[in-house]
Amino acid sequence: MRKRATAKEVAEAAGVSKWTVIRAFTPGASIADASRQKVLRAAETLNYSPNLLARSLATNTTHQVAVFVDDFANPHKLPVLETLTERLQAEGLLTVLININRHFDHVHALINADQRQFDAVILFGTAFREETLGDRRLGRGFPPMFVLARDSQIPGVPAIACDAEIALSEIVDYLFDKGYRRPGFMAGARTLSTALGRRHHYANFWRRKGVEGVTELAAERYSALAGAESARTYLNATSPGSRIDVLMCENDILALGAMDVARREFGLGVPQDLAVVGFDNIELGGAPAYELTSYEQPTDEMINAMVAMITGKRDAEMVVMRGRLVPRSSA
Amino acid sequence: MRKRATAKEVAEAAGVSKWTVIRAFTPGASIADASRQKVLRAAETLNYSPNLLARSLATNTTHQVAVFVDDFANPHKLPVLETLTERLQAEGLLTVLININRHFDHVHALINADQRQFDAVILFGTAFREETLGDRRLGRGFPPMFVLARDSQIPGVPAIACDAEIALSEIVDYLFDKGYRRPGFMAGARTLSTALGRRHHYANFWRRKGVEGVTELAAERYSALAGAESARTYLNATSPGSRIDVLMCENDILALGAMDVARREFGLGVPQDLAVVGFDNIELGGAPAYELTSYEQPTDEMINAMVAMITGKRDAEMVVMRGRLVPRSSA
DNA sequence: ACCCCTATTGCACCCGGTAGCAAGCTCGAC
DNA sequence: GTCGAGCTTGCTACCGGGTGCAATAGGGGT
Repeated sequence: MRKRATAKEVAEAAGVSKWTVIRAFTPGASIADASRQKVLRAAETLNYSPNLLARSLATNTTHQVAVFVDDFANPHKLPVLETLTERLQAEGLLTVLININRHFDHVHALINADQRQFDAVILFGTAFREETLGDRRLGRGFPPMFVLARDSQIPGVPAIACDAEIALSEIVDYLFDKGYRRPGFMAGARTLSTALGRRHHYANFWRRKGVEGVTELAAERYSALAGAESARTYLNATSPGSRIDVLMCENDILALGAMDVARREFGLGVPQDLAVVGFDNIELGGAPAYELTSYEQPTDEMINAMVAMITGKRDAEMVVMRGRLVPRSSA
Repeated sequence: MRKRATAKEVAEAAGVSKWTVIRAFTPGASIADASRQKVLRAAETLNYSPNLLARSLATNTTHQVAVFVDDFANPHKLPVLETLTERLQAEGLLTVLININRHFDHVHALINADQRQFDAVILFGTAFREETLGDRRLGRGFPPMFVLARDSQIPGVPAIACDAEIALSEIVDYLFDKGYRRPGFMAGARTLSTALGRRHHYANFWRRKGVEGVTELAAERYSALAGAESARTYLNATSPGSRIDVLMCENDILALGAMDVARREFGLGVPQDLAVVGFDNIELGGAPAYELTSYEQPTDEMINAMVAMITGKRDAEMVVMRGRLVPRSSA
């Protein structure tokens, strides 16, 4: 397996210096048309194209952005990743997808991101403890970080998220108008839950409506199975008369799991016996089999804003955007 | 924003040469314990860690692997990406997720992968024309390519896939035993369809059972909506008596869309009036609302095999693995 | 005290580009 | 024919580390 051709080789073939070769590949560089043609012909036959690694080293920009993800169970990630990669690629940036798990935690990944000189690091809805980002090994020269789709108050780490307060206010208004009065809330993994702030606002807005005490269900993880398990536990432990009449789940995946259990295992009608609401508006929730009422984050706008910050077209600062309630028959 | 510390700076701080610093960070290098300690202490205070970009340039390995994906509508991609990133990271390799779309096609992405010196390129179920990979600009020094989860006969580009022939034979056996005799097949995007070979084998095995003529439905893309649309068109165009009794869809997503339409819009019972089979065994298919009969690819084994090839622990060669039928109530 | 062996350290050169300066060349104006 | 402006081109220095060899130092044996 032969190695790639280098600028020097092309230079020899074209009978010019390597700097002239490089100019031929630098848009806007000062080079005579004749020599550019000569170089391009030589490059063509030698099959040359510039080595971006070397360029990155010299220019100190890699045009690569790291995206941390720790929750692959939520199908919502996929369309967002699609938009994100597409928008980044449109700006000439590639996406390095980093799986945060117990073998490869945030600190590990951040140090790696630092060593690889990524142009930016995006924490896409990952559950991290705030101290982590304060690690003293980060700092000077560390790539700018952004938190996408969750809240974060860390100075210097702007969060781009959906306004949870408005969202929950809209949801509670909607549910209250529909006549529900015994609300429940299913939260996922504890660390992230607080960061999302959904539970907090949910309880608050019910209180303002004069409804005290939101019943809390807890799911181990953010997955349909965990949602199902949590709902099963709750329904088994309560008698039909004493149950909540509407269950808001921290995301759609939990909601779908809960809905399946309510309908199939307990024979409950949705929404007559138990209404269900989710969050994220995943494609599946809209399927006729579920018709899940949900709340859609303005992911495209969020991504656009963040990419603009990464490319420097916009000042990096915290942004909260307004989402949209998607009422369907489940509540 | 100060720049990162370099080996030279650490060297000055520790009173040694930069090569000694580098040795302190090179496992197995010949260095006295005393100087290593000195260096590590200096590195600690200066907050130094090696620049992997520079290292990559010098060693000619980036420890980055590109993964091409062009179909973000299929939720099946997500768990596979999870496993893939995790396995690669366990080997010290990061994953560059490249979104192949009409603004950024295979050729574009391949040239980019070449310029960035990735250690390998994985075409994860993407629809490409074989000629593309024969582009003469690729070749010498180009990172090794692998095709994951689809078939490919390109010399030098090993495919790691599920054995479609065995899979379809198992599926047809199962359906035949269940008594179905009027099979239909819904294919997705034309380019990929042929590569998957599912339609071909499906028709073949029915023929061997003495059943000629598989009714073909075509979906525009691989998405639930496209599957729904295709099923709707077919059901509208046929009278109840003349319809197929089992519909095999090229993947689960199409199947779920088709199932929704059959049940909700045409009031058909599944499987009584129309049985449905998918492929991939996505999590949602197992939900009580669908109970979709499907076929599971041995994705973990496929990934393990591929990663072993990438790391050189195993010879790169085409591999087909046997999957597993997952019978549920939809057929 | 001397010699030799080996662990350790320093060095020149290289990876493949980029930046900015200065020399060389071309061409038009006078 | 001469001169200077401006376009071209080459060169030095540098990005931050890696490789292989040569030089040095320390220790053991005698």
